[in-house]
Amino acid sequence: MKIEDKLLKNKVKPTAMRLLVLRKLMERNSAIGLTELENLFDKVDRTTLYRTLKTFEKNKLIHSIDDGTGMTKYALCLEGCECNPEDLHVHFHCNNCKETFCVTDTGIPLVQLPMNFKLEEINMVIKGICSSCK
Amino acid sequence: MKIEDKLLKNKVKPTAMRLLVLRKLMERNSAIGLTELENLFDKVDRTTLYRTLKTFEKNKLIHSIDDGTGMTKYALCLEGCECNPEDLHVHFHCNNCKETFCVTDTGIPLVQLPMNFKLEEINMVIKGICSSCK
DNA sequence: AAACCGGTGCAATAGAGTTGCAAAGTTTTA
DNA sequence: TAAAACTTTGCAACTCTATTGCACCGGTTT
Ligand SMILES: [Mn+2]
Ligand SMILES: [Mn+2]
Ligand SMILES: [Zn+2]
Ligand SMILES: [Zn+2]
Repeated sequence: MKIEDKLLKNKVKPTAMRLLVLRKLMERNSAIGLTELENLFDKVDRTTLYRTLKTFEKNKLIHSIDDGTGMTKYALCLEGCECNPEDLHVHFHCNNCKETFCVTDTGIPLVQLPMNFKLEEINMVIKGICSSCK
Repeated sequence: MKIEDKLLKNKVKPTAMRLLVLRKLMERNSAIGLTELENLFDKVDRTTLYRTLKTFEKNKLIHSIDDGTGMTKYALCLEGCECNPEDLHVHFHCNNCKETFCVTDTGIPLVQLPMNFKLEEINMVIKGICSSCK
């Protein structure tokens, strides 16, 4: 699918900046943080990138990931993702290359909570060594 | 066990400050953040508390928790905890009262990782409504 | 008594995230 | 087509947590 169409499909007006950012995101197979994204460009404004990511997130183009590094990461949503609980998945953070990946092929396992605790969301991050660093 | 003995057992010199802090931690059933801890006292220095917590953590008296709120929380380790992978457990964060709890009665479930990914640690945080807020 | 040392207090800094505001660009309306 | 209205972008300022440097203090060892 063309990049522009992807934006339109999610009701995001395809500005020049947004096309550039979405392209960068699509070129990756790992999640990316704001500062990292900023460094992929020669000269962009951090705030604009920040707001671009927020817009993408609001429109379910990407989801944010808290991998425990202190920097929020973002990764493309899968086709048709609504960011509902059932779309949640595990994330993997490589302690060597520091990349963070979505592990979408298997869901998050259930956990027995204490009596009268009600689950709403889960964040599960596994750290270790990725296949490229093995 | 007396508070002082608990410190000694973990090779932490029992200063006045440390006794105070450990007492506060033991009075709680939920994890606590630095700023929160600071507010439990009339007048203490934040840095001292910070270093006290770091010392406790290094000596396996407490473990730190990244519950995704942006503030590192700390909770007492169970008797004999060595903070090894097998001591890891799920944490629960209540979206209503904002308290974070250790869920120590059940381990973290296993997850099937992609080929050649090696697991080293896991952080699993469940958010929802706790029993007190139900 | 002097040197030593861990612990404490205060000030300063780092780094990520976020907001306010005005300029620039687009779209809608008259 | 020109004005009005709305959206996007750029810059500066600010918040908040974590962290560090350094001097001081009190107890212990030489
Ligand atoms: Mn993901
Ligand atoms: Mn815990
Ligand atoms: Zn790696
Ligand atoms: Zn609660």
